[in-house]
Amino acid sequence: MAAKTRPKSDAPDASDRVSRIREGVTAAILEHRLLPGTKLGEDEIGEIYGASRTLVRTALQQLAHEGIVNIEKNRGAFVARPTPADAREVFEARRLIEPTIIDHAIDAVSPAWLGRLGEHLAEERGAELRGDARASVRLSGEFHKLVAEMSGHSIYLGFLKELIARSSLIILLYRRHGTPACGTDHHAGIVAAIRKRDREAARAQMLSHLDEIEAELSLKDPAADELRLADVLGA
Amino acid sequence: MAAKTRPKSDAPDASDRVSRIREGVTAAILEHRLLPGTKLGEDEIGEIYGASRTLVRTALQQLAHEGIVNIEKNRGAFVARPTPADAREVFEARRLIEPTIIDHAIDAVSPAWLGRLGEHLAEERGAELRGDARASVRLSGEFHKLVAEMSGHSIYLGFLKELIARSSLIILLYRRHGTPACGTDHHAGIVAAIRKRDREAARAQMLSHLDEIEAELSLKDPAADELRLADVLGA
DNA sequence: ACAGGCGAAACTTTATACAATCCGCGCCTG
DNA sequence: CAGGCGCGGATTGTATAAAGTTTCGCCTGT
Repeated sequence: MAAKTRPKSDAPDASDRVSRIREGVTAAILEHRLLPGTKLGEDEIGEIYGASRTLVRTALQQLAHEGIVNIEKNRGAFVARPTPADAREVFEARRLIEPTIIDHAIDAVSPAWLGRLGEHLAEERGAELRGDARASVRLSGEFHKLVAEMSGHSIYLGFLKELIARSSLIILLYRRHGTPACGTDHHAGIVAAIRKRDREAARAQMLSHLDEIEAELSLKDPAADELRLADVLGA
Repeated sequence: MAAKTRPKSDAPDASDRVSRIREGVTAAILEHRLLPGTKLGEDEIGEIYGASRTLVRTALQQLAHEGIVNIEKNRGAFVARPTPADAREVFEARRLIEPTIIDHAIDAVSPAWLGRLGEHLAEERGAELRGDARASVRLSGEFHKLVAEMSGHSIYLGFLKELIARSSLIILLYRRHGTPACGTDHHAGIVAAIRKRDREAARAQMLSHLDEIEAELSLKDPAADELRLADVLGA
């Protein structure tokens, strides 16, 4: 009777109110509707979702563990504000993990998966065409998660979810120019390589995709609006 | 016992009681005092640590997020029971991440770090010599965490903590023969390579170390015994 | 006028009480 | 005698209330 716990603990449990709160806030962050540093008051969120603070609190704790929310003792929860050092770490980790994920995904390639990938690309293009920046940002991240799901490697998937969420905050904070469509074309190229089962091409394209995203960031100084004294003073 | 311990005059780590519970349970799992499948009742743990269910619950939720505890709705929390598939995923992830961590650790090599590594090796040897299997298991995992701390890469450190904790459960469940001291000699070899700043040797030794650990596993179902919490957590 | 301190309000944190759910056991029934 | 039904105990999920901490405004003293 080794654990058959997989089907329950995963996403589809939408009846769970904690999950609904968590996913709602996560979506807001991933779509750049919630900016880094925003205070997430328990009463406030509870009011929105019609839940008591107890549930809101557990949701916020989960988000804190995922690294997209900071909980400061006796002060409350805030949308995380990754530092440039964090950003470099996140992208380094992605460059390490995602090529491996691609490799596993190619092992699992099937008409059904290719169909889902194609659908997703279409959604991305649609959002881009109608200029829906929020949907574009969200779908761009979901593409990477979709490939991770395809790989069937649940640990990599968990890690990547965390990295994607943080990447979204990082891009919001440090992107140089306006949104140059975080690479729908790149995604299409990656899918093409997956379809051809060309591992080397897929891995190379994923790497250059990540490099390009990171290259669009200016990781010199934290957000221009406010410098943290603690960083400057080395405390 | 809920002694009225004053928060102020107590030890510094007593300020966060949730952490104390989490670390206590984690240590018990890492030292193989808590077996997979063991039920972790909220009242039971709360009694042991003198905390109310609220705090116990948040600690258990954090542990669930780390993958070493399963929470089943309306049923309670149990020590996780990784499947053979989980085991393969964990070790694959470790083989991917740990060589990279070693690389970063070599960048950060310094007398202070070498001192800590040497100290740790001495502790491991001491535990092994006096036949303290529990301490050996714990220290063996902490060695890998120490290298990750040394790398200064906080994301890798977080990932690795999770992988180490799960590895401990996996080794307990699937190890073939008695404890062959999970490689204190290997650790010494890795430290030597780090000291010489020999990246290739360090990475190779880390890889073969992980391979050897995994080779000692037989990935079939274990026999689950049940254990009394109070005996094992004697706080 | 300004620095410093007192005090109230708002918030988080913790504890406790209540409701919902599940499991086990005994009884009834076919 | 076997199998299903229902009740009781126990445990978890949720909400609410009490306690502690921080923050901000106001007031006073220099």
